[in-house]
Amino acid sequence: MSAESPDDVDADEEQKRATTSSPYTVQRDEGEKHHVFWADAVADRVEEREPEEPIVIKGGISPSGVPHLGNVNEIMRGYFVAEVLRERGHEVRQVFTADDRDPLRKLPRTLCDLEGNLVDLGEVNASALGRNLGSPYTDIPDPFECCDSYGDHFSNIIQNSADAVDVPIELVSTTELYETGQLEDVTRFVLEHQDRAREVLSAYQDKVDEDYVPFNPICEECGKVTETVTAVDVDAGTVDYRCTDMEAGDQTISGCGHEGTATLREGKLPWRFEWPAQWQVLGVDFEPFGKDHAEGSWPSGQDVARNVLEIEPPVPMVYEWFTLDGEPFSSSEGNVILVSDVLELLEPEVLRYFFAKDPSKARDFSVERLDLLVDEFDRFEAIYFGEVEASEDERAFAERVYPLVVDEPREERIRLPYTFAAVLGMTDDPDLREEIARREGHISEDDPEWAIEGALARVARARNWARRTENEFDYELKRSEIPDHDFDEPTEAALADLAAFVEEGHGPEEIQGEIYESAKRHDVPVGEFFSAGYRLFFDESQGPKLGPFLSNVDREFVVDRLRRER
RNA sequence: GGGCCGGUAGCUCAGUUUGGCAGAGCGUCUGGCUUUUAACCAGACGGUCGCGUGUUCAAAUCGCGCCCGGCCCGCCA
Repeated sequence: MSAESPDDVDADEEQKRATTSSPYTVQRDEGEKHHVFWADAVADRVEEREPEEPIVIKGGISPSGVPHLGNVNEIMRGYFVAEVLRERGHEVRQVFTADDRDPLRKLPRTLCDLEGNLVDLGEVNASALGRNLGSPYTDIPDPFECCDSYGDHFSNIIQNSADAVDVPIELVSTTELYETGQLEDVTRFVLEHQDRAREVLSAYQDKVDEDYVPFNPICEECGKVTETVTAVDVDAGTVDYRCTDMEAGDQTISGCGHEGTATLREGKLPWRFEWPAQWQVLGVDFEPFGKDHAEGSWPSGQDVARNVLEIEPPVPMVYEWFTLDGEPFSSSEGNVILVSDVLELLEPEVLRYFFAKDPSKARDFSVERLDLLVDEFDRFEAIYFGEVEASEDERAFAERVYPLVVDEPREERIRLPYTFAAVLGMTDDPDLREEIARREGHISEDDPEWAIEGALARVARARNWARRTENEFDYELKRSEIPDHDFDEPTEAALADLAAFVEEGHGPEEIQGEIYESAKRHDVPVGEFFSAGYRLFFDESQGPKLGPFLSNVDREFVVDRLRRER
């Protein structure tokens, strides 16, 4: 480098630019056909590679702990590209690596069971985990004792998440790729070309020196992934190692000092090599990844692929991270939500829609304002069916993307507005929910049964949302038992008036009016009288618009309750 | 400090690749409905498109400089 003239440097730069693909610009490829959907632009790029069938799309994460909604990017982003390519007549495999030979580097403060319930580290056998710091996830016993290993436990949850959003993935265990020898040839190749490997990687990592060996054996004595290789015998397919201390963040995981020999199946490649090795072994044509990889492992990864492994790296795509209610995901801070949690709050298609949006934009997944997202989806859907006015852009996006977001577009479906569904959730009587929805005109006589069922399923979800956020819809009609109350005489008299009025049979607005009238008649401040009503029906001082609500609940109960008789 | 991505109405977001009147939903306000109580309908209000500058007949869109937020530039993944 030092002997080169400036011209040569420029030529080098030129060369590098020509062969280096930016993972950012894929969504809007200059000079190419403009697409309304980013996955179409990515699919163009994949097709340009003239890939062999089946086309392989990969994602992957380290099953290190609670797999939260952010990890779903790895699944859904790839899925949309896979679907677009399938539409175009290609055979596509979507594989997903659980990078489960990675060592446990620090104790997670929070874990979760297979149902997705968060569990504090203190509630499981933490010391057993502590002893396994530095060991591959697949060699650590499952703290919940329900799966074969720690790695399997969290891999299972990832698989469940993919199932829940109805994305077919082939989950591949990286440990298995090593153990079955599928990564053995590429591992040997890397060790055979250690000099090249060092040279390439040293451009990205300062620590890579003469002694660096791109292989980390697992200590046969203590089971930890070690970093000190003392000799390599490529022909025999073994390395000698000494089990030394490993730096992990701010702490040190101590090695046992054992000296031994490991085969190429008994260890792992460092990530910067493992990733490109996976591309080669699995034949990966496209892989999305988070922005943390964009300036680190992606540049080195494509360099390793081309100049060490001599393969063409996959089409890349960066996705922005999103936040949860404005804060970064953090299981230790409790700011975490799992796919299973989200699906208790909204339909899978709404979640799929969220991931169909532009990956280059950082977004907030706001549970507090989940109604906005659901409204947005409902509108998106209505635009697809031509039910509402929309701009050209919105229409084009909906027409292209909606069929990829829902399984089976059905025009007769019914969507209750999310906040209205939350109001219906104030009663747990399914018949009453349906009746109110009918009266309010959301369900009509000739609607098919499946559509009604689907509509009312949202009520349960909106109810969960109200309960989880404790928002203004979090009221529960106290039907079985009358709440404690203490009213003065004028209030009781006004309630008696109101009961008599309701008994006569009146509409929602009339009842609303009578609430004012009866309060005035007995000199009860209107606000206080409303509070009395909310106390009787919800055991709260506030609540939904009372007249319409009461008019929709069965009359006998309302009258009896106003008279404090049940 | 260097590289990269993002910044559009109170909130959530389209629009930027290909320059052509600044958009939607939600919220707010007003009215529909005599009098604070949240579901429905109609209307209105709401913007230095992060800031500055250049190019252009014309800039949210293109160039340059800057500000703010995030990621990377140690290790690990």
